[in-house]
Amino acid sequence: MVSAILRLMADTPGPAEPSLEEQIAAYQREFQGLDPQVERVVSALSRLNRRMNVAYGRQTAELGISNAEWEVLKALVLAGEPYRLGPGDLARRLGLTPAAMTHRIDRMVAEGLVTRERDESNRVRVIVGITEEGRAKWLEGLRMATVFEEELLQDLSGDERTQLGAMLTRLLRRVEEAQPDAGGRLTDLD
Amino acid sequence: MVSAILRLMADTPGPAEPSLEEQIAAYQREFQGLDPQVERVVSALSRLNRRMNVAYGRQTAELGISNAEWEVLKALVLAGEPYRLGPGDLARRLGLTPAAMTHRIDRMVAEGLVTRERDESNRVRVIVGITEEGRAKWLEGLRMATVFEEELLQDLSGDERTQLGAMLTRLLRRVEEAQPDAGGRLTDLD
DNA sequence: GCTTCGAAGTTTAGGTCTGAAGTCTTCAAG
DNA sequence: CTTGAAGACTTCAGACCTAAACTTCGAAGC
Repeated sequence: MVSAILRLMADTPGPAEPSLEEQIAAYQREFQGLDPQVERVVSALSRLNRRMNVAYGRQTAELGISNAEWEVLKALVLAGEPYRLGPGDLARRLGLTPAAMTHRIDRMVAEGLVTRERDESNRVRVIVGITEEGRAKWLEGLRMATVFEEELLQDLSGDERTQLGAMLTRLLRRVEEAQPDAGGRLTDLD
Repeated sequence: MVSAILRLMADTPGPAEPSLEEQIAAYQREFQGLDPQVERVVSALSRLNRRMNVAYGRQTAELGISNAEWEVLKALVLAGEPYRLGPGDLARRLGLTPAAMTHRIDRMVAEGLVTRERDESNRVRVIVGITEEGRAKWLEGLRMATVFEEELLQDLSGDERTQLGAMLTRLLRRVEEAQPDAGGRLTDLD
């Protein structure tokens, strides 16, 4: 209860986001029967993700592109040879609507990151390919990301990293079973 | 009449999102020198978060509100007595701009989830409070979330949950040090 | 060959967010 | 007083997304 007194006395400081532990304490106060163990895992996951996306956003901004655009480049590269996909396929991989994909491709073509052409053998289809510049920006973004990610995990030993990866994979498998439909209408990096 | 046969033939193996392991393999192929251990942790984190947000979104949709609105209710409840905050404070806690907060509060007032009044002692300030209905929806949303979260973690033993929480907390601390400024311009739950 | 259906993209209308430019209130100094 | 500066919120313009209507092409049935 010291904090209450201190807070009364130091009333002016800018009210920031509560810390993870403060938030868990508040949850306990407002809702008995909440497992703090579970809450810590879930809230930490969410906060971590927010911070990671902020970091990625700053990095891609240095390249003059957005996270969203980097995601498109990544999907094209990871698709492998010949590094071309249709808008519909891209939309499914990124978890957004075909309409959004159309707009995004518009912008990226204008910026010289990708190309758009009609499929000659089936003129309804469109093919999106990556340009040299797009590929270069993808690579540079990836380089920056790996530096950040290594820094993020630097406190964890090799064994711990393995354990963490295994546990997260288990959780992921469980939600994927519960959500067989391609869930993912949210902008996010991975 | 023919629909049964048509459905059997209509295989439509629509190209979906690559699995986590496929993605890691593709990364290795396109960029030597990437640590698969690190990549697995980071990608699993991101995918998990996406799935969790989809799940939360479905739950809040059942209540007739959005994730974003539920977040506001949560911030008000977790603030504690008297469950009132200014728009600026709310915006800082949720990680969005004051402009967005104004709009969000507009909608929520119209829906009867929160109240908005001017502070009599300082007429520049505005005070947002939670209504009975808002509080009820927060509680119901939390109940649904805890069921989902318990299900998500059901494969992990108590020890594993503790370990996982501890490791994630360590990662979080590290990014928070690297990003001392309140990072968080992204919609997300926690 | 024509017609109809379905698939792939695009267009349009509307919602929510950001960043920048107001508006209004308070406070301190002249 | 009154004037200027700072703070809190709102308004405005622009970006990007979703849902739904539309356009076009290709394929199957008659």
